Amino acid sequence: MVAASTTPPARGEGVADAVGPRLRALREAMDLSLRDLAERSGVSAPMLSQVERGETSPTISVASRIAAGLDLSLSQLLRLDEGRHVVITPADQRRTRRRRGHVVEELSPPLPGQRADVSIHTLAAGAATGAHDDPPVHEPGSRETAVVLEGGVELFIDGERNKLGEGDSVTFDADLPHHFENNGKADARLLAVVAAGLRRG
Amino acid sequence: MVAASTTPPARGEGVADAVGPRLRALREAMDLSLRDLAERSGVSAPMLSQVERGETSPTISVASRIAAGLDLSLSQLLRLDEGRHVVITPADQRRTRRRRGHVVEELSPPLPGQRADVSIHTLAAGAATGAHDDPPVHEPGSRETAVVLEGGVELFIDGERNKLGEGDSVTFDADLPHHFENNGKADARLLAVVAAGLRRG
DNA sequence: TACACGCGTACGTGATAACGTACGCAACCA
DNA sequence: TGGTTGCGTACGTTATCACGTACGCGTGTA
Repeated sequence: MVAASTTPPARGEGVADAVGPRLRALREAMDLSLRDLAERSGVSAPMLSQVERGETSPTISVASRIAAGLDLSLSQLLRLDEGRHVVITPADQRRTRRRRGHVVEELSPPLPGQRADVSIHTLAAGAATGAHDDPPVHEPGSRETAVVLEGGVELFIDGERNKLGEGDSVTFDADLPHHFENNGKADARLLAVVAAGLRRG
Repeated sequence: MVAASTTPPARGEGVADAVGPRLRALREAMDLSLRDLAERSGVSAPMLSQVERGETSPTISVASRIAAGLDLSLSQLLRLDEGRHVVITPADQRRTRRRRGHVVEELSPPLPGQRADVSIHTLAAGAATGAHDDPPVHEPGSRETAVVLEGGVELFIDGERNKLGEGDSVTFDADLPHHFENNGKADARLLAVVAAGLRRG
């Protein structure tokens, strides 16, 4: 990672700290008193006050009740304006995983403090002859796009076999069980994009 | 479109309950032990175990530390989704655009049924020597990830010049003014992912 | 003035989140 | 086979979350 502009890391804690002001803003925007929201959410008014002032960090359970009281989803409640980012990853500084004849490189780590409810992983994968990739089933709602840069591979999705030649691409829901096999004579190179959080409206 | 089906929606309080299995899936997907993640997140391994098994509801504070340990934002960690699709695009059936020394191919057409306000485009771009790409500034909240497959290019983001060599990748907010230039001697090939509709706060 | 009525917050109490330690269980080597 | 290493989890203690109650404050009404 070479450059990251304009916003501090905002690693972990910062999110929790900023929930308070945001909650207060949301509540006041809906013209609700603490007791109003307490009624709607099932969370006591003093507790709401403490959360708003950043005196305590609510549990996920309480936070989602608060969100429900505001007619928001939990991630909507926790979403913060997280600014702009530029992250450059040189080829030799990539995070690399090795797995049974495969070399998998993470091209685009999630941006720190990323603002959206969508995350995108871009991966380069080298598949040696005979390699059998057995990746984890990605989180529900994930979508994966893969491009065959060199060689050919077979992609098994939910038991179904799909042949992919050089240059072919495929897009599929990555929460299905799937894996790549390279049964050809030459090594293959893939590029994959995993996009998570594509919730259906 | 090869397959399509759906799973029941998960709304309201259920979010908190389902964090456990989701956390476990994410941790195992990253091939981390409880102690590994404890180290990365600053949350104790037994606590992680309890959260994964749904025995306790973590505070927002702890949850965001966990998210940070997984290189995720908090809202990413807490998301639950549904749906499944598979689309295969052979190399010779791609939609292609030409623009001033560039060949741009759309690798992944938007999937039907996908959330209306989010679109993800995966593009392969060939940049001839001297090419100067001048793409539109994407809509606010867009994010772009580009990978240099061959050659080298220069990426100008908001007036700032970034040199990218073969294999380098970059992720940036695409609502900033930006363009690619290929001032090298050889042609270059890029792969870009543009995620639009990542609405801010 | 006096007396409601609404607001947000300090206080004291149980409940429980979160910690450090330690256990039982496999896999791997000497 | 005994020692080591790593895994996930049960245990007991401490920190703190979350509750109900009660207080001080400002505003409007009599």
